[in-house]
Amino acid sequence: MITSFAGESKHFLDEKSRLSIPAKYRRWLTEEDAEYTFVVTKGADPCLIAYPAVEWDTFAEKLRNLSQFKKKNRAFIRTWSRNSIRLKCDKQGRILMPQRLLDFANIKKEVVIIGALNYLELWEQEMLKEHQESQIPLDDDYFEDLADIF
Amino acid sequence: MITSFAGESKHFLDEKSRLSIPAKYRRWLTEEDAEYTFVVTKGADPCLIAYPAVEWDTFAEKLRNLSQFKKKNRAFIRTWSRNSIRLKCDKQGRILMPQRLLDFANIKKEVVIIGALNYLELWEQEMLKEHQESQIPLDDDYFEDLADIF
DNA sequence: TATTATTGTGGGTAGATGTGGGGAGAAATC
DNA sequence: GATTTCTCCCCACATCTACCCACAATAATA
Repeated sequence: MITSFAGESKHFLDEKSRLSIPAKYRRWLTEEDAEYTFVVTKGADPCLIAYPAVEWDTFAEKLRNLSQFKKKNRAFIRTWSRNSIRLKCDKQGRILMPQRLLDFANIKKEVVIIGALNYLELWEQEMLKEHQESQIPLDDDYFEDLADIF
Repeated sequence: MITSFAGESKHFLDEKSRLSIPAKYRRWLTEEDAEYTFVVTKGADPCLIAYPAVEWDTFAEKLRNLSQFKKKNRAFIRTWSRNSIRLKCDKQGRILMPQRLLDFANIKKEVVIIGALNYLELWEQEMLKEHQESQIPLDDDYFEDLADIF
């Protein structure tokens, strides 16, 4: 069983657009992926998602089962793939963030890194705040549904 | 089966924000988790909750199965995990408390540690007192409902 | 009560971690 | 092929973490 990511911390992009991945998350990678590689992609919410490469590969494997004969499937796979990029940490544990992705999440210098189970979310602080505030609170129905699972 | 936590005791944060976990609770950890690791998170009440890491991991493992294509699932996972942090006891049995969490529970120096079944509650003394006083007393209806379970 | 063992608290310090920047080599462009 | 841009190594260093040791406080035992 892989230990789940948890926690939140604030980091800074340096002049070269490098982002330091907290050591605790890097360490959890080593068990399954000695390469310290993440796949960073645009999130469904206005943030970036960094999957450990093995997690992303698992997901990609599932996507293969989508039929190529459906136009929407092709569109989804295309969008998903082109927005994903495989990034390896340098010897100091940093990844070099492409400008295109930074722009998407509106990230300038400050980055809030949230450990969310089997992936990391990268947020610009203000975007996160706005997103959380505009979020419709989870209602009783949601938790009723959850209760069916747990 | 893990022995349940029980009891209450008062401890102090030191200058380095370290909190000594009572030996009796630490001991109960060893059975299942030789790492002496807790996951500390914000409570529903204005206190902090410390789960033995194995307890938290079991729940986290279930959460992983929630589909990320549902916005509410993402929101729930985000809120759940950003407030949680994995903390390992040092060789003297202390954990280093992040300021962010201390602020949430209004903890300065004194901490009341309450052992509650499979988790610990960490309270600032005055907050606990206020909370208990403002608490609506448990009524007969509540116990009637409980009777359905026991 | 006296003695011993365990636990809780304080603080110094080596090593780990995060951040910045120079520069060699690779890759892209002209 | 020459020039520019980019990537990633290296080193530097400030900060943080978690070890170690010391010893006080408490509990357990004779």
